[in-house]
Amino acid sequence: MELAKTSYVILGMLRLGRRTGYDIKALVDVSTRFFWAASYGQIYPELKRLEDAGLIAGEPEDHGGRRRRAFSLTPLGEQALQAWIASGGPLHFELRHEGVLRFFFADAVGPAGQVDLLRTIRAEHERVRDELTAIRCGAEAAHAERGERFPLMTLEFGIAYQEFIVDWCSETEHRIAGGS
Amino acid sequence: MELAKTSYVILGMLRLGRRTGYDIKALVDVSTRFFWAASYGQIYPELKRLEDAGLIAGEPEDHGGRRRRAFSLTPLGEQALQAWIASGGPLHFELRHEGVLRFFFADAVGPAGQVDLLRTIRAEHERVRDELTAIRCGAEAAHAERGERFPLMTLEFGIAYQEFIVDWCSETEHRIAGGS
DNA sequence: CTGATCATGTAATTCGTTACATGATTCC
DNA sequence: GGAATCATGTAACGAATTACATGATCAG
Repeated sequence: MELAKTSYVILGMLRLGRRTGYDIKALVDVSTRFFWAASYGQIYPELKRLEDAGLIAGEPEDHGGRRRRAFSLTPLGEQALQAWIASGGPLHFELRHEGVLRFFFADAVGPAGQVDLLRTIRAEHERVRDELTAIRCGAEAAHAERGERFPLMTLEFGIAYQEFIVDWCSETEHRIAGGS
Repeated sequence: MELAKTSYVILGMLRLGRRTGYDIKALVDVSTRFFWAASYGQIYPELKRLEDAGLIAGEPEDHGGRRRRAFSLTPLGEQALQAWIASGGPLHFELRHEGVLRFFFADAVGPAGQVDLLRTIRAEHERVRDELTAIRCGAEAAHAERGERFPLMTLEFGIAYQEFIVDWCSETEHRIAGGS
């Protein structure tokens, strides 16, 4: 039984404790979103499938009088998660970057347009970098409290990744504006 | 009339001269593929749409007795391409990186599995880096012959991008293997 | 003559987002 | 009382890939 990659997002999020679909979506939006997004339209149907497959177990909860279904990993689910992380094989990698695409064709416009484009790209990555930096304190707290190291390391990678692109934009802006 | 991003790949590729759908696909596969992929299933229907919209013009050609339809940009198409490159506004950016996703959840496995994972990620990015490096001479030739600067600059960015991730993997491997 | 490449397309499927519908509860 | 948040889902749509079908020509 082959699982979609997004299933593992759910399994991974449940490993740390009981969560509802809503919780998972909220967690994704402040963590994996930057390299693996997921929407309600995927999460809820996927929860059903994972439950049918016996990888997670859901139980109705009473959370302040509010009805909800929280899920947790079964031993089978934990096993599937670990097997996926440790398994070799090709890793799905996909990038869609409209800024770089425009840049690739930027011979079609003048230097002013080229520099404008780079500034627009840079602004976007600065925004994401700042967004990630804002999340950092939360990740550090989670690290200190529960001992997870990898979410924080991943966040630091993400910040460095955004910074790398920002720096490349700056350098290239100067190169082009400098007439060489 | 809103065009899909992939339409601009076609417009951009046609800007340099007459091309068939087959040509465009081949060009994409050695250039924009790394940040904006496209398949026949998109290209051929899109060529039809762009022709209907008057942005490109297709004429039957006899290329060594082989029947084919080569397209070229109309003034309207050139205009649309330039407007897109220079227009500000948010740029579609999307990354799906299974390696980083696994890494995010790697607290679930032991140090051996963690280092294995990083090595797998690194190997993939080294492979892409080498693939891009192999393309370089072709891009340099195109630069020298036709004066296009941006495809080569984009390629150099791509190589640096892959290298950035490779370096991060190496560092992190050492950090983890070193027990800190 | 045979396999590789050139060349054009379509159909089925997968993956994912967006928008909508619904309703309870909590905070101000 | 009203807005924000919690909570669960589905339907419609869109974007893109994969696989398939077809056939010509070119290089060895």
